[in-house]
Amino acid sequence: MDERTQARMEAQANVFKALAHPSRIFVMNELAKGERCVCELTEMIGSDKSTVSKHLSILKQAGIITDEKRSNMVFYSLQAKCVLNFMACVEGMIETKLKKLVAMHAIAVKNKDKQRSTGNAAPRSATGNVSD
Amino acid sequence: MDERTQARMEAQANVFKALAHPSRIFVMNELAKGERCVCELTEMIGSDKSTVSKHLSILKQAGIITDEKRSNMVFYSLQAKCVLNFMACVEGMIETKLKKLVAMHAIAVKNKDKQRSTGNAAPRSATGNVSD
DNA sequence: TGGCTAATTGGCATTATAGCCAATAACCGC
DNA sequence: GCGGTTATTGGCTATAATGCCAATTAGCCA
Repeated sequence: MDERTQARMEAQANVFKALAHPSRIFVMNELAKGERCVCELTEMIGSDKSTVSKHLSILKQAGIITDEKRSNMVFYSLQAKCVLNFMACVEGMIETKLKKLVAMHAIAVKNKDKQRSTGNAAPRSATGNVSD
Repeated sequence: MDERTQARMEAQANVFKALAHPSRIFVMNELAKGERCVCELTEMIGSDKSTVSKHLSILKQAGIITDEKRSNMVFYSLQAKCVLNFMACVEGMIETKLKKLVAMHAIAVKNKDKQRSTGNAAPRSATGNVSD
C-alpha cells in the first residue's frame, strides 16, 4: 500500500471510527429525528456531560454532524444523511446474524439430545444433519 | 438509554468498529473487485501475515465478508455489499472537508499578507472578511 | 510419512479510546 | 458586573485495539 493510498484509507477509516461507539450511534439515531441540544442527549445517554460533549465533537470533526449555538445552548444536527441508509443496512445484517445464531443453537440442542439418547459423546455432524 | 437499546446500539457500533481501520478499508476496496486470498492481501497491505489474518477475522466476525477454503488457501469475498455505497458517500464527505480546509487555508494566507503589509498583529476578522 | 506452503492463534508490548472529575469559557437575566 | 446555566477542555486512570513474533494447524505433494 503506497503512501497516497494509505492516507486515503486512513481518512475513510476515521469516519468509521467516529461512528464506532454505542453512544455515538445513539446520537445518530436521535439526530435523525431532528436537532438536539447537548443537554437533551446527555439526559438520554446517561453519561457525564463532558463525555457526551466529547462524543459529539468526534462526530462533528468527522463531518457527520454540525453544531449551532443558540442562546447558551448548542444544538447538533445531522449533516451526512447517507449514514442513515447504511445504518439501516447494518440493522439488517444484525438481524441476519441473529437468526443464524438462533438456528445454530437449535441444532446444537438437537445434537445434545441425540447424544443423551444414544450415549454417544461426539456429535454426528457439524452441519446439523441429524436425519438418521 | 435502557438496556435493550444499549445492546442494539452496541451491535451496530461493532459493525462500524470492524470497518474502523485503514487496512480493513483497503480490504473492502479490494474485495469489491473480487475474491482474494490472504496471501494476496498480505502482499498488498505489507503487514505481517498474522496481522492481516486478524483483520480479516474481524470483518468476517462482523458479517461483512465471508471466507472459503480451497486447496490450502483461504479466499475472502464481500458479503455486505451495502458497505460500498456508504464508502462512496464517505469518499464524498472527505472531498468536501478537504475543499473546506483548502479554502480556510487560503483565507489564512490572505490575512497573514494583510498583517504583513499593515503591521497589524491581530487578524481583522475570524470570518475571512478582509474587504477594507 | 515428511517437508512445504498457507493461514490462524496465543502472547506480549505499544498505542489509542473512554469516561470521570475539575477547571474554564460563553451566554443569559438581574 | 454577578450568580446561574450550558458546554467544552485538560488531566488522569482504566480498558481496548494493534501488530509483531513464535507456535500451531491444515492441506498439498513427493
